[in-house]
Amino acid sequence: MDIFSEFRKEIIQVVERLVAESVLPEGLDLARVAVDVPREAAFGDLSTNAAMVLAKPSGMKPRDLAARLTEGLAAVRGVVSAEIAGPGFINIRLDRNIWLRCLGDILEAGTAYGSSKIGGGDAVNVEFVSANPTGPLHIGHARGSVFGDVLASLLEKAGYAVTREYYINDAGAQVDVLARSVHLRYREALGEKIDQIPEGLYPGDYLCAVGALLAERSGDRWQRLPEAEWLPEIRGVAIDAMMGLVREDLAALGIRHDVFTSERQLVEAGKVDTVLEGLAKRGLIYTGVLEPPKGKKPDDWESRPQTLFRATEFGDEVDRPLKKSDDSWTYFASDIAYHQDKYERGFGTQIDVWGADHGGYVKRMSAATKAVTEGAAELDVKICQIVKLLDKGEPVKMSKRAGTFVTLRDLIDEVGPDVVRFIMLTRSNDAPLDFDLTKVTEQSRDNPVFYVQYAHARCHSVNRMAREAFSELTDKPEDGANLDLLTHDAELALIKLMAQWPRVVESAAHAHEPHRIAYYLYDLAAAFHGLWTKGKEQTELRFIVENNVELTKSRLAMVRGVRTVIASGLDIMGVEPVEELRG
RNA sequence: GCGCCCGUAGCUCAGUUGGAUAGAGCAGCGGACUUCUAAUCCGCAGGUCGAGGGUUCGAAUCCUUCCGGGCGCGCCA
Repeated sequence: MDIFSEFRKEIIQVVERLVAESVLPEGLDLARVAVDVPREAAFGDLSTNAAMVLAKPSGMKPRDLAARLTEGLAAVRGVVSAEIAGPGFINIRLDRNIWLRCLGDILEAGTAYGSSKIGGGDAVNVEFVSANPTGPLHIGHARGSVFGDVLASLLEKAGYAVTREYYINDAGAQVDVLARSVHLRYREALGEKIDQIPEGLYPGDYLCAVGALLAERSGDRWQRLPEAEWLPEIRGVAIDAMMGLVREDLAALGIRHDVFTSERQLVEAGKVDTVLEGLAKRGLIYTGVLEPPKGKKPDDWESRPQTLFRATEFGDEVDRPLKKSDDSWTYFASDIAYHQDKYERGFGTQIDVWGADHGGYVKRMSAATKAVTEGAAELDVKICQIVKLLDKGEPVKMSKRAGTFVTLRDLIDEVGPDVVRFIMLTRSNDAPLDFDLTKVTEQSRDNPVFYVQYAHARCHSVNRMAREAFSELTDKPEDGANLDLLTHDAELALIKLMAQWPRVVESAAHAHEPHRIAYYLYDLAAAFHGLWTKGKEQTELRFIVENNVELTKSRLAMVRGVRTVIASGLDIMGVEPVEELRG
C-alpha cells in the first residue's frame, strides 16, 4: 500500500466530515489536494496543500481552514502530530510503526512492491521503434527502442494492459529502393560483376546475404526480367529479411513486440480508402493549393492543387496533403488509417515514440487522431532527442568506411544490453543524451549504471558477510526479523525513501516519463551507500552487529528492502540486477 | 518566415505536472580506509532558474513578448 495515497484518503475523509458539518460547502473540487514529502525532513513525514487549495472555494482563510483540518487529522491513526506551517501547509508526523509496516510490506511483496492499480486494466498501445525495414537498427534507434519498451513496462507496473506495437513502413518508395538494391546483390550472387552500387541504392553488405538467399532459392529466375515483374516478389523477400534483422537486434536488447502491423496490408485491405472516405463525408477533405513554405523554399516548388485534410480544424497550423503527385497516398494518409485501426482494436490511449526529426509531425497526427476517432482516443507522442555518441569525451565519427561502429548490435556487443538500456534512461526524453563509451563502463559514481548496481551488489555482500559472522543465519536472514529494533533516524530515512517507490511508479507512469525510475534508483543507491559508510564512523550503525544476531537480522531485513526496491526498479528498466561486481 | 523541443551552479542535467530556504553528478577545495569491498562516503564553495511583462496566497513550472540553440516545414518515412 502506498502511504501517500493512503493518507490522501484520510485527509479527504476529514474534509468530507467538515462538509457534513457545514463548515465547508458542498461540491468542492478535491483533485488538487496533494500529499507530498516536505522539503525538509524536520518539517515532518508528509505535507498537504489541502487548506490552501480549498480555502478560496470555501471562503475561508487558509490558516483557519488548516486549523480545522489539523484537528481532524490529529485523530487519525498513525498520526503523531499535524501542524500548520507557512501560508497554510499542514505537516504531518507519522508514528514510526507506519514506516516499519511499509518495510514489512516490501519484504512481503518482493519485487512486486510498487505495483499499482491506477491503470485499472485500461488498454494502452505503445508504438515504438517502427524503423523502416531497410536495414539493421543503428544507434539512432536505440533510445526510442529502450524508451518505448520501458514505458510499456512502467505502464504495466501501474496496472495498464499494454500492447507493444511496431508499425512496418513497407509501403513507400524506400522499400522499392530496397528491392532494387537486393536485386543487384542477387545478380552479384549469380556471378555478375557489380563494380559500384549506383547512387540512390542501399550499399550495405547486409544485403548480400539476401541476394545469395534469393539466388539459392530461385536460381536465375528473376535475373533478366523487367523490374515490374520481379519487384513485388523480391521486395517481399527483402522486407522479411530486414524485419528478421530488426527482430534480432531488438531481441539482443531484450525487446519483443506483441504486434507488428504492416502499412502495406493496411493499404491493400482498403483501410486507407475507407477511413478517408469517412473523413470526406464529414467535409474534412478538400482539394486546395498550399502556400509554399517561407524562408527555405524548395527549388522545384510548383504550386498545384492537392488533396488536403482539414488539420487546422483540430489544432494544426496548416491543412496537410494526403496524396502525392503520382496519386498514391502520402505516409500521413496511411498513418491516419493506422491510428484509426488502433482505435478500432480497442486502444483509447495510444502512445507513439518518435525521433526528434519527426517533431514537426506531431500536431498533424494528433489532429488526425482527434478527427478520425471524433475525440474519443487520446494520442501522446513522445519525442526522443538525439544521442551523441562519445568516446572519452570526444565525438565518435560515424563512418561506415572508417569502420567505427554505427549499428545497434555493435553498441550492444561493446557495452552490453543492460548498460545500453540504463544509460538511455538517464535523461528526460526531450533532452539530448551523451553516450560516452568509456564512461558507461567505468566503475565510479559518475556512472549511474555502476552506482546503482553496486548498491544492489553490496546488499548481497552484506548477507554473505553476515552468514560468515553468524552460523545460524540462513540465506533469508530477514525471516522473522524484529523490525521494531530499527530505531535510528538514518535507518528510518532510508525506509521512508523506499516507501516512496509506489508513488514514483505512479507519477512516472502518469507522466509517461520512464527516466524518473532511473533517477529514483540513483537516489536510493546514494542513501544506501551513505548509510553504509556511516557505519564506519559510528560502528553502532553497522548492519552486522557483533554478538547481536537479532539486531543484525533486523538490519538485514532493511537491506533486503533496499535490494528489493532496486530490483523492482531495474526490472521495469529491463536491467538484470547483479549480485556481485568483482569476482 | 512558421511550428515543436530546449535554455536552471564553470560543465552535464534533475526538479514529484503551481508549493516552503531551487537540487544531484562532474570539475575545484578540505576531510574519512587495522573495512560489513574507500569501486564508497562526509564537508566547503558555487544561482538575477536566458530577459521583460502578466496570472495568484505562492511561478523554474501556467500565459505573453523578445533573445539564443536544436529539429522540422508538399510529391521521404
